[in-house]
Amino acid sequence: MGLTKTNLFTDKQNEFADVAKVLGHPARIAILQHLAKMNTCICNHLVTELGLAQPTISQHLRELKQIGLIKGSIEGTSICYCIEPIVWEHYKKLFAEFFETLTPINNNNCGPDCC
Amino acid sequence: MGLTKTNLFTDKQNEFADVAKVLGHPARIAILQHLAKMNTCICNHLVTELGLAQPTISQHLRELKQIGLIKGSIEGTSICYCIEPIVWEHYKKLFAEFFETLTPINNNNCGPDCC
DNA sequence: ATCATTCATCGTAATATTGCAATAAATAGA
DNA sequence: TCTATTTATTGCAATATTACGATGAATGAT
Repeated sequence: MGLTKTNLFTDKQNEFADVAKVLGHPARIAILQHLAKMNTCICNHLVTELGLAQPTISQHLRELKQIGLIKGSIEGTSICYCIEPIVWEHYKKLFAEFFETLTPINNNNCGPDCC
Repeated sequence: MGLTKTNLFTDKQNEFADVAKVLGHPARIAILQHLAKMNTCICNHLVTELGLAQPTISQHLRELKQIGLIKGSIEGTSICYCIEPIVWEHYKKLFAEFFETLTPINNNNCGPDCC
């Protein structure tokens, strides 16, 4: 059906999955890395840098904006995109917690050849 | 086109995105949480627990297996799925590094109303 | 051997994602 | 005003994802 049944899951699970999904494309990772490196950035730079068409980059930027990870402010004819530090920290913690709290105990209580 | 242009990006960017993509579905997050909590788990438990059909769960489990995050061993008629601790640690570091190295400096060098 | 249980796979429908050409909107400069 | 530049939006084609019913494979029990 192509439609995720979000109602079956908790808000936290859905939020985490939404963020992970946005991070689940190499172009968006490359955009974030470029933004962090430059600390000043406009969309057109990304087009020449990444090799994707301008509408495609714009679309990826919109998805990063939707989860609040980046912010754009108008600078003349171009737009300055930056990482939003507070949201960045929030997601950083979210992922750290996720990996921390789920760390497997691995006490091998399920069978001789298991785990 | 629906086809990611992976050739434009580095192996690291693609690997990170692949893992994030697998984590980008609430059902798979719920599965991982359940696996961690139980430390012993079979697929059928997940079906009743999550409310998705058995083939759907099986499909999600396969995706988690594909990135090495979980492992299944046969236990009679059922299968014992567990988190793979080494891979788990690897991805934990991967995400920690990602959020660490990209932490924004935010020196506001792009304009008065920017960032 | 037969049957029940458990999980995987196949096939399929509905929806989402990716990417781009064409176009629109907005601003700066001549 | 007209033009060039930059980014957003629209529309579309190709592919991917999500979900499930039907079926298959494997094991344990009767």
